[in-house]
Amino acid sequence: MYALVDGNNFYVSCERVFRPSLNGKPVVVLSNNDGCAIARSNEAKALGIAMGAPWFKIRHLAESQGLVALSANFPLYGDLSDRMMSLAAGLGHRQEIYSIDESFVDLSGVRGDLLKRSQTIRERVLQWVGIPCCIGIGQTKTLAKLANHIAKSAERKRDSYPAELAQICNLSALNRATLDAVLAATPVEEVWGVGRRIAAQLKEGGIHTVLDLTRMDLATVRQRWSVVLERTVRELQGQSCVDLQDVAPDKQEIACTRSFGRPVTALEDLSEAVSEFASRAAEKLRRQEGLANQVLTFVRTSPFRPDPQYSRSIVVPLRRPTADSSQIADAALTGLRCIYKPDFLYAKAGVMLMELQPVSVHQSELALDEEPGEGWDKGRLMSALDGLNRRYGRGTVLLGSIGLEGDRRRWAMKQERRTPQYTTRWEDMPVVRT
DNA sequence: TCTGGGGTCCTAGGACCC
DNA sequence: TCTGGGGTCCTAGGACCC
Repeated sequence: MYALVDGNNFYVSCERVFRPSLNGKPVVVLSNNDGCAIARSNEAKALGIAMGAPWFKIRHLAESQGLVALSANFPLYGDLSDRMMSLAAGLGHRQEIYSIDESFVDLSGVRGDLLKRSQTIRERVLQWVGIPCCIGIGQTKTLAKLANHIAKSAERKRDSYPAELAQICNLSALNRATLDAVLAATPVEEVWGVGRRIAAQLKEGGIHTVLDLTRMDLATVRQRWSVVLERTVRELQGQSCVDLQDVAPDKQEIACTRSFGRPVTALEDLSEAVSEFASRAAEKLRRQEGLANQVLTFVRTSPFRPDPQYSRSIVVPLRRPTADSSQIADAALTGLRCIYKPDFLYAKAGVMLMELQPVSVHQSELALDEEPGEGWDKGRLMSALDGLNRRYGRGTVLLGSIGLEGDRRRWAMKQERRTPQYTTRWEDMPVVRT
């Protein structure tokens, strides 16, 4: 059993903590450069403002409807998020922080009345942090997400669902008939994992509601769509397929990208932006104690403008894995010079770090790089190898030739027999210089 | 004039190997 | 040289999430 705790209209609620006068008013929080709305109060939603609506299309509502627009203040939101998360964690034993405003809590082993416990947590978050939140409970993460959607809709829109499901909704506590009615009242695109494209395809096939989707034949889903959607349907049926991730895995890619406030043309200006992106990305990389092997740089014009379009990216390999800002910036700028073309009106650029690895692997490789001799002994080498292989799986790192030819051949033969799927092949092994 | 900034996972197809 | 099966690796692109 899982709970999903989700802050309502999160960025707007954060702003209201410090400006209570905004309560009851239509409010939006705008993205970088005040480009578009990334959070809306209920009142703003009621005005028909869509998620991602460009500011220039809705600014007239400021005068006619008293819409208040605020520039985003991400450090503030991060801080309030931390406080909300630590309170939400009290609901169970394990927590996965899924996004800035949402966390899953594993409810297994939790005794007592789940509804009452949830109410306590909800009130605590409201009183101590000032953020209103909704809690959804279900057999699986997908059902908890769905329950949360129902809890929010029941609170915001009268008559959408039974009023007693507002704010806190435990789907597993409903009887069959009520559950079916609720699922039948929910459009299929509200399901976690069903986006616009798949929703349209499902509807074409006569699948309109969550109840329809829940009753689909698994083999058909897999055949006509994918294993991903099949997993979603299983989860809707109560079979847990997506585990709680209570320790956040290291990122596989780290990006820093921005739209410009106004079009940019000169290589000089782009270079300035790109080196800034590169060093910010490198900072994030160092925070996760990682090293990058490749740097991707991209530039693009605005797809929304009638001007000539240009969009290109390039990957520059690094000579050796690094988290050094200046090396990463050099690579990013090398890439930029390759793809830059004059005269275009560039709207956006970015830097992504790819092929990331933990620092520890690199350090151990450096240890392997040492020449045999003073300070070097086979035991140390082996324990380094063992550590790596324990941590990353057998066969992650193997020895090259340092008078261990016999070992090497035996390993190679074993590798060939096993042809393991996810271990590094012999040819790719870091080899010790002799 | 003005349209976010991050991420993940899966699949298909081609190159290549035994 | 021909034939075929089976496998891996890489890349591009699609779809989704907040």
